[in-house]
Formats: sequence, structure tokens, C-alpha cells
Amino acid sequence: MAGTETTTRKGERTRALILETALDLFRERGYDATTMRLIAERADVALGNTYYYFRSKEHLVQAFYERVDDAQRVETAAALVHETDLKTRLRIVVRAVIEIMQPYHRFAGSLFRSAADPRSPLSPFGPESTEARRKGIPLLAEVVDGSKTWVPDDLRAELPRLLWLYQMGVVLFWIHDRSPEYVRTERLIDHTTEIVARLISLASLPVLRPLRRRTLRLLADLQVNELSLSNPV
Amino acid sequence: MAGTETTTRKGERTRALILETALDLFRERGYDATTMRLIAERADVALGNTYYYFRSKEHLVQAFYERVDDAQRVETAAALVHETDLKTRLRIVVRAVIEIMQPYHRFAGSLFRSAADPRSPLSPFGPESTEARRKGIPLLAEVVDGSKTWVPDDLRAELPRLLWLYQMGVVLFWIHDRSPEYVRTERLIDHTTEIVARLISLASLPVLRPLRRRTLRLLADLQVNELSLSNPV
DNA sequence: GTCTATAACCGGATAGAC
DNA sequence: GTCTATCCGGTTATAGAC
Repeated sequence: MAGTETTTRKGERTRALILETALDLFRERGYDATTMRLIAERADVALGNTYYYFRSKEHLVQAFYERVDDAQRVETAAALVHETDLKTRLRIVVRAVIEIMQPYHRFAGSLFRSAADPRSPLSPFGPESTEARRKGIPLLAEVVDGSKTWVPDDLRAELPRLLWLYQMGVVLFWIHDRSPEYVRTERLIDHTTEIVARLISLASLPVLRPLRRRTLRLLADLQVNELSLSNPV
Repeated sequence: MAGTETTTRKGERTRALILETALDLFRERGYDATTMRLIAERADVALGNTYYYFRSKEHLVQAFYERVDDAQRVETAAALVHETDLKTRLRIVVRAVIEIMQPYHRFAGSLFRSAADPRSPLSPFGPESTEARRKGIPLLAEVVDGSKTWVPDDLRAELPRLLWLYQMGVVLFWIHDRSPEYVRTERLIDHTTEIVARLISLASLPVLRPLRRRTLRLLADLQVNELSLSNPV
């Protein structure tokens, strides 16, 4: 038993080493220029060994996603405790993702490549990443719940998913942003968080009620099906 | 000169042959399973020759985009002539894209892979596809202009781009849609065209004016920069 | 169970001869 | 314009060492 533990620990160290090396290389040279052979060489392991721990190059990217997600939760926790303004809360969270990914900007581009393919295990919409969504969406729920803005119940139920989508949109924009220090993305975040927050407030207005109902009905409609697809019992 | 013409013509024939073969194969077996070697073999040309006409496998996809775009314009022209309802006009156009792409559903997934990568020449947001946008967006402008809905001038200027984005969103949804006969996408289109049309009507309401102004200002802001990036003089 | 070494397969891409 | 030969890198397979 001590033996297994030791080997397991060694295995974990090796796994971590490979991942660290891969992320370094991704950061330095992007996705394509980082060959599996290079990762193995730099980590001082055999090529076959990297495949022992990561079934494919894309699985290394999964690990990257998880990193970002964890970091986002950790790094926003403190700031969210004392903030009650919805717009500000949203901005804190969205800015955090961008800041965390910043060193990997180039890499993130090629990365989203696989993300857009529904048959890729890395697609954020596919069943394989149900867990990633499960981990990511609650943070957006917390953004809403911790704010002083009043949100009608029916909307509150769907809002986290919507905000998660919004966040994905911002990331997609940032990936294409070539402006110095990503000022365009900054601007986008500042304006859109304001717009989103206002929209949420306005949503309870009587004039907008039919629109809101219709939108929510659509979402519920689509959601049911998505869940039954993603979570076959 | 007759000589050049002949060779040119022959070149065009070969090019068309390769493209046709490639699209057939894409339709039959998807992107990955269609190897460049297979295309060459089936088209009865040498592997190197396909690279003579299409710099990369991805460039074959460019050709696919153009096909879809052209077909969309042709196939909606008649229906648009007599229709003045904004919602219906929008639905006609969006449905057309989906219908045209239908045989290529599997293929379209892997296709959007490259589309999401900003450094890929296929990214619909990148400078390389400025032309694709130039060709695609006017149809959405026509959707608005030909409708009886009154649209304030400031909004009218930005609307085509927004609707184009909306259309891209629908396509993205469809790509991930695994429901039989894509009923979920059908539903999405029916509901969202309604929602979009209502939003456009509501946009002129006084309550929504600040929101609209702010949104348009953001768009204009970002647009200026995008154009200066995409079209360096 | 963890790891090395090595060879091989496959497919996208390129070079250079004809 | 077209071909053959070759490179390169993701991935797989094997055989064996600790």
C-alpha cells in the first residue's frame, strides 16, 4: 500500500510536470508550434509517456480550462464579498477571466478552434464539458444572487446560463482583439456590463413583459432538451 | 493568347473538379475523414496538384462559404420581393442559410473549428474575410430596408451588422443541434425572429432610448477600430 | 502501475523535376 | 500545370525495464 502510494505520487508529479511544461510552451509559442515531441523533450520524459497521462494534445487543453475556471473563482471571491452592485459584480467576474487568460492570448485563439467543434471533446457546449459548465455557471448565479438588484423569479432561474453565454461572448471578442493592452475588450466589458445590468432592471417593466415571457419560454424550451441530451440517466 | 486561354480554361476545369470532389467528400464523410490524398485520388489528380489550386485544406472551405453565400442570395430573392413583414423577411433569410447548409451539417461542425481561430484565414471576423462580410451583410440590410417597420436612422446604420451576427449565432446553434430534423433550430428561429423584430420596434420607445444610445455608441466605437484594422489604407 | 525507447502509421504540407 | 518524393508532427504500437 505504501508502494502504491509512492508510485501514485510519482505519477502525479510526472503528470503535473508534463502539464506545466505544456502550458509553458503553449504560452511561449502557441498551440501548433508546441509539438508533443517538444513537450516530452523539455519535460524529460518519453513521448509515449505524455500520451500515457494525456490521451491527446487536446486533453492538455482541458486541463487549461480547469485552471482558468478555478483561478476565476479564487481570484474574485474576496472582491465579491463586499460588492452589491450588479454591474460591478459582473465586471469583476468577467474581467477576471480575461486577466487570467491574458498570458495565453495567442494560445487561446487556436484553442477555441477545437472549442467550436461540437464533436470535439473540448466543445464547451458538448456533453463532455457538462462538468465545466456545472462548475462555471454557479459563479454567474452568485453574481446575481449577491447583488441588490431585484430580479423576477422566472428570469432569475435562467439568468446564470445567459450570463455565462455573455461571458463566453466576451472571451471570443477578446480572442480577436488585437488592440494594445486589449483596450477594446476593456471598453466592451465596461459598456456591456452596464447594458446588461440595465436590461435586467428593465426586464421587470410592464412594457417588456411579453418580450421577457417569450424569451424565457424559448430558453426553457431549449433547455429541457439540452439537459436531456447532456445528462442521459 | 489562345494558348493561355486554353491552359487557363483547363486550369479552371481542374480547379472546379477538385472543389466538386472535395465538397462531395466533405458531405459524405465530414472534414477529418476527407484526406487531401483521397480528394486527389478521387479527382484523378496528383496530391501536389490539389495544393497547386488550394493552398491548404482550409482554403477549400473558403470556397464552401462563398457557395453558401451566393445560394442564400439567389434562393431568397424571389420570396423577399413581395414580403414586407420584418419578422418574416428575417426568417426567410435565416432559414435559407440553414437549409442550404443542411447536407453539410456534420461537416459544418468541424468547419467552424477554423472559423473560431482568429489567425486562421477562415475566421469570419478576421481581415481575410472582410470580403465575405461585405458580401453577406448587405442581404441583412435589404431585409430591414424592404420591411415596413420604421427604424430610427441611428439604429438602421448598425442593424445589418447586428443581424448578421445574429445569423451567425443561429448557425452556431444549428451546428450543435442534434434534434431530429433540427426542430430545435426551427423553434429557435421562429421565436428569435419574433423577439428580434419586437426589440427593433420597441427600440424607438422613450424608456429604451438611453439603452439604445449607449448600445449604438458602443457599436460605433468598436466599429471604427475594426474597420481601421481590417482595411489599412 | 509507471516509464523508456524506438519504430511505424497516417495525413497535411512542400520542393523540385518534368 | 502536373507529378513524385519527402518532410513533419500527431498518434499508435511494441517490448521491455523498474
